Amino acid sequence: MKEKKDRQANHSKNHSTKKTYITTAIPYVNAAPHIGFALEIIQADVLNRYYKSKDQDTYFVTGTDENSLKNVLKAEEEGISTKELVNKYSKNFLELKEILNIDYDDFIRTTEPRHIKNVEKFWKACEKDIYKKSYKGLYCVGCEEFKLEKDLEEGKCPEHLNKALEVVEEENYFFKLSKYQKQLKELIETETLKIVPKGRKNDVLGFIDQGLEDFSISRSVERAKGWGIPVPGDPSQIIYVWFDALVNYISALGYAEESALYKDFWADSDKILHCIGKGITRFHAIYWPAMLLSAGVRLPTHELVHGYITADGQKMSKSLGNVVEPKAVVEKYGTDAVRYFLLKAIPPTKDGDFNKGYFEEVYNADLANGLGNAVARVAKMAENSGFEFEVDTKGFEKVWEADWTQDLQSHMESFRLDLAIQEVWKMLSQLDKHINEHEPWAVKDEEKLREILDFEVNLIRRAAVVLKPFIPDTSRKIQAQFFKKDIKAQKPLFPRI
RNA sequence: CGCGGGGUGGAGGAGCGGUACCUCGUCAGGCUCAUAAUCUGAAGACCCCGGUUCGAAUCCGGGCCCCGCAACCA
Repeated sequence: MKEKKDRQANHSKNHSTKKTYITTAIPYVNAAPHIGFALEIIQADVLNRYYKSKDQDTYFVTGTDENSLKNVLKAEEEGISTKELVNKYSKNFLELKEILNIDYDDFIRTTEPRHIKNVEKFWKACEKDIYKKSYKGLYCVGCEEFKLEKDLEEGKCPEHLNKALEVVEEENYFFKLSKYQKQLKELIETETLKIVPKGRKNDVLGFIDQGLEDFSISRSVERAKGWGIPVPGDPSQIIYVWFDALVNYISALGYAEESALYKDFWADSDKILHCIGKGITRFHAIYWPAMLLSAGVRLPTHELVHGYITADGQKMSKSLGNVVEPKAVVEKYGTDAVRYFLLKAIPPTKDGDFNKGYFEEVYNADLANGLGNAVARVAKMAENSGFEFEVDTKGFEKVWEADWTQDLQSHMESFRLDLAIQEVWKMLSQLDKHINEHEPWAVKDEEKLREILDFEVNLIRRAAVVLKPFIPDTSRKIQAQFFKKDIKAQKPLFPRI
């Protein structure tokens, strides 16, 4: 808390620095963290660390979405209160910070009073576009949700064939999404709100062209089982979980009290980046911007949409029991190995596959034989030489102004984290080639050897510095080993498996 | 005619109008600083049928086959 106040004070003083705000989606807590969410939070973390390393002022927020009906059902299953359940399960997400080494600034839970206060203010700010309407539909008691005709099998819910559907009619609040159709289309077309990749942008535009309908933003207390944030002024209605959840992005900054943090990182921010998965693009590229337009709040600037990860080529699902959990994978292979795999082997905005064989292939090829081995061989030769290697810290302070980082940076600008990493491995490949061609072990001439080793040591130092956003712990280890005069061989960074 | 992504050497992926690239695997050779590592070289590929073009993996039309999504699911 104290730290946060310091940050606030710090931020408001420093107006010339570029401000960047980064968020992840906030997952439901009723299931264990998914490897797909690990991908998302790692992508966000890398971008955050990268911007920070360029001396930008950043703020990075993640959290959990806890007002879902699913939590009520799960709690009933476990025989505990919903409150107890969300407290218990949100810990699984909180601990990702350590497991994945995520450097976020705040973690927001939608059951926190500070969030609720923000949602209430935001709802009121949208009030001119909110109206009451009666909604009639087929309700499945088993799923606890309305079904559409086209989802039915012989007039019944495919998942609960033994239960008859009820015709339920109730009054809900609706949001005038239709009103913002034209404006949204223009904002997205002109990339005032930039959706990455292009394919996702086109999807959204196509959806808008089909015509936007107003959507329900509340449900009855009965249907919500009393769980969630009540509609201001109407305790018989609970705010629809998505309307509430999206507001987290500004409630974490203090929208309600118009804090300095909110001004810096939202109202006057240079860049607002939402990292999300493809399944929730519509909420972030259509509903959320429309809600912000209605409330008179500025819009985010970027939506970075990642794809989905399959397991052994199949969609991960609970029923198949093939869901990969980040915690288990990290326990087996280590944090940086998992970060590396997700960043390099999964294209940032496309679907990718996660399987043991592929993971271990990438691990051995890139981390053990590639980076780890290169570090080991240069360290050993440096040690054998008995030379002292001057540390030129100045040369590394302005690393992002150097020619050799330009390709990497342009890939970071287009969010191609995989290609950015590849640039580092190109350097390592040059290094291996350089060693084989110059055969330092056979060089008798001290001056010549000195020249060769200086070059090689420097390449390792460069790699270590630019790898920091991607695999921070490994970068730290290499820097500890190489940013000193007497470089000594050490244990392998990534033992072969 | 619901929407979208995709079919590239043995495997997994890039490329998306002009000598087809990367990783793993295979074969031959080199080196020994290194984690049986690393370097050099070799064999081997653009789903099918038409079309546009001087030229197509890349664009257009048709076909076959996979895989997602179809408003609340990372």
